[in-house]
Amino acid sequence: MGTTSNTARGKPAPSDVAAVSGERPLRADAQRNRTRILQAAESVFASEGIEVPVDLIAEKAGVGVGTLYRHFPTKEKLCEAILLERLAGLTADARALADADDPGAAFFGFLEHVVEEATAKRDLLVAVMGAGVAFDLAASEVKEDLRAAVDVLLARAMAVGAVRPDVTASAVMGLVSATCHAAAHDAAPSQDLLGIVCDGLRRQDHAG
Amino acid sequence: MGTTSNTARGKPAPSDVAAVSGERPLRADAQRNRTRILQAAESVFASEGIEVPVDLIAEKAGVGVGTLYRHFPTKEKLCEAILLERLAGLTADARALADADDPGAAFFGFLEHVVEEATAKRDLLVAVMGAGVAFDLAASEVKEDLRAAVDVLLARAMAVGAVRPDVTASAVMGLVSATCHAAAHDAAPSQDLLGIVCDGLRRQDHAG
DNA sequence: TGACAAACGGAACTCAGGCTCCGTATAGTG
DNA sequence: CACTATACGGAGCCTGAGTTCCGTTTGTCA
Repeated sequence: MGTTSNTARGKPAPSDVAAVSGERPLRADAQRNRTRILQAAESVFASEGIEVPVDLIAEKAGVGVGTLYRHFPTKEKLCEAILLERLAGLTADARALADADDPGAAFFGFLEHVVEEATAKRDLLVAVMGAGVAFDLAASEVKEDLRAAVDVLLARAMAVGAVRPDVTASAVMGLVSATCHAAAHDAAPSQDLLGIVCDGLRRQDHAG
Repeated sequence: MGTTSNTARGKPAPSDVAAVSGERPLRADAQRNRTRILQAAESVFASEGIEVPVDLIAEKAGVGVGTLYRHFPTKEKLCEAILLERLAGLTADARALADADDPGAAFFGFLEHVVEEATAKRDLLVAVMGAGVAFDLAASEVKEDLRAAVDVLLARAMAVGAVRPDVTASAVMGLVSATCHAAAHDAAPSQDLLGIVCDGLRRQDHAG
């Protein structure tokens, strides 16, 4: 899913935004290092959690800590950068589905997509969607964008009766985040958990 | 709910177990301090999260750090003590419902109970049921007991068709834990989220 | 009440992890 | 090729949190 949106994501240039928004053009090696750091951080955070020492990230990226800190003045900023990127990606994916033929499929498909993403890259998404940490500051706007995009999918899915009428986008995001969280630990395969949650989200026409 | 089980929990003497299992009878003030520490820790952990410095707990308990560490040789051990107590309490609650008249109500009522408990005492339960941290060691046995107790409720609820037949106790625990987690952050009221999850757990006889 | 073991308090130690500083290396330019 | 601004590396500083130590206090028992 989300083919259209892939332009907004992917490995090619995770630092596009920063590079463009920055004033001067950044020396070639600096640009390269920045990218390396982002990729390393993403990978390490994903496999070890946000707790890992910054030194490890620098090492994995093949740069010194000094370099890392020149690009991202704070560990928190580094996390933020990655998170924002990822959230933006999801938002794009959601928007790409906004006028899909089957609103129900679009909605549930998106949820599945999110869970897949988050399962692959443990912690991160979960942390944000659950608003776990303190990135709320800068992330809030982006997060709000995502919520809005989800809201569109949700509204359309409701309109065709694919989703019960009494849920909010926040609740959906919370549940999805929760699913990832549970799956990330042990519990059960994320697909199973999500399946249950999705059934709960559908129009409830069960007897009692 | 769980009135019968209340004997196994409650404020009166959170340190009973340890006091009994210990060899010598513990001097009166020591016993009192131990209790104070446990209560303080429970309260502080609940409101601030497990991250709080040990000093804070000692302060809130009105004892020195030294005293705290004499009773619990490690912060981790302190957490464990609280968690074990709480899990044991939940297990007792679950067992008390094992022969309830209405298995479906018992099962869903229990889930609601867990969410209430966890919402009140943020983080803690969530951390364990999700197996979040590293308490797995000592907690695993108790956790397994809980799982087993939940399994009984689940099996009975399935038997009467109140719950779909393809869920595991682990999945249930994961979902409940995750729901608490999501509710603890922002998302939506825990009751709303749990409601959705529970609908997902019910026999799914919806059309498509 | 006196004596002693048990328990206390909290200053200080240890260690880990975030972050800074500055001497060195190098991309970019004429 | 030389020259300079830009960027790099990583030793080391600093803070904060967990834990220990030891002189003082206190419960307990005769």
